[in-house]
Amino acid sequence: MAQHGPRTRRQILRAALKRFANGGYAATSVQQIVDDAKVSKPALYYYFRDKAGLFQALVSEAHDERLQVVQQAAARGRDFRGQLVEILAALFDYFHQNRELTRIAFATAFAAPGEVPPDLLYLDRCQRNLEFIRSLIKRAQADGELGDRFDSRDLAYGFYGQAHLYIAAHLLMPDYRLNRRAAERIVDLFLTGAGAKKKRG
Amino acid sequence: MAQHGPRTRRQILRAALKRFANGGYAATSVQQIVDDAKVSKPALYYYFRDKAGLFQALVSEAHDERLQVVQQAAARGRDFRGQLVEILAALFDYFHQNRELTRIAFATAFAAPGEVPPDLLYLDRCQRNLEFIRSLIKRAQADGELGDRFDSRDLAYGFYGQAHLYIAAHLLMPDYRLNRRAAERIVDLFLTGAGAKKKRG
DNA sequence: CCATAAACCTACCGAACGGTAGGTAACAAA
DNA sequence: TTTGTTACCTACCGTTCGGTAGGTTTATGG
Repeated sequence: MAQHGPRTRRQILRAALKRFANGGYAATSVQQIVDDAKVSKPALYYYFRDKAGLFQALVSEAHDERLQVVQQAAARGRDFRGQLVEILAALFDYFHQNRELTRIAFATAFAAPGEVPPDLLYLDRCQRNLEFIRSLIKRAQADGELGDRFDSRDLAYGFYGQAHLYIAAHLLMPDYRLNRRAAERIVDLFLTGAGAKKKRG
Repeated sequence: MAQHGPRTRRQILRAALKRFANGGYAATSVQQIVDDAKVSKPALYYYFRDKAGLFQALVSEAHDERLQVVQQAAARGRDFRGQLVEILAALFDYFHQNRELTRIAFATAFAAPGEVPPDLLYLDRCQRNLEFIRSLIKRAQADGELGDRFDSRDLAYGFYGQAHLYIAAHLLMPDYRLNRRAAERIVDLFLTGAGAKKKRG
């Protein structure tokens, strides 16, 4: 039995993904994971240092993958609006195909500090994503594609916030479709505003 | 010792608030809470049916309070923009003064289903808040204060999404100030858009 | 054919968990 | 003075937790 090592590891990761996504970190026991993966507990501890190590392996992978998805999507966009649409559509598609990983990413981002194994990388990686968006915005402002009425930080927050509330809503209400048309609507709302008829001042 | 009942109950709730906010539900033990509150474990089980009951009492209270804050703020606004600014400023102020409750509210909203005691009221109450915002938007559209280029649902999501990302950011980075000026900036960004100079089509 | 290492296994550990049995002190009503 | 109720207490229950000690099987290199 010394040949199917990586397969066992993948089975453990897959079972852990399902359990952590549906039960959270603290409420999921190692026993449940190894039962699902049909391996023994020492098999898990052979591949991962401890429960926290298993979890971190899972989350790190998810964050890196997400950043890659965003960057590749941005590269596909011709102009600024196109970039935003591509990013949003890619994120929607990614999250649609990786619901459980998404669930974990959100849960850890908003979880209480002590709930999840302490790892400063989470915040770093979230901020790196935001900074990437912001850099796109700065460039668009420099190129004149985007006005400079608003600070690039506010704009990045605004866009990213809208995007993630939609994704969160998709988590809570799976029937709400997040496709390319939705992405275009959201980008336009962000770029041109809700459409207020001025009435004050 | 048959007179200071309510005080004990409050002490338990206060200790539970701190613990649940910093450690999450599953990772917080009943023992920690009663130690902090300087009461015995049966005292806790005298006032609350079980651990889940204690948690639900805490969260229900938080959600109701938040809805009240939003509704009162909306009543203060003269026009639509004023309503949005009041709502946002009130939310920022509330969250600033109730960081721990906020932390719990976010964590439960985004938590895995099995992490937190099952209670369908969470989703209901979140949606009720969103529906209230949407009703304001619908009215503004009917009154002509707001264009009808976008669906009221999209607008409600957009506005609420921006608001909550700021609040989430405030949780993660406490030094980022959320005051009335920030509220006005965010509302204007929502209403008039990022300011795209059209370049395509 | 044997030694070594990888890849696990069964069986179990001490600690911590949520929750409770059973008793008690303090006041209220009778 | 008794009785009942409220508001707890100490001590402990059975279960489950994360983690490990120590043995076993399988492939491989010499």
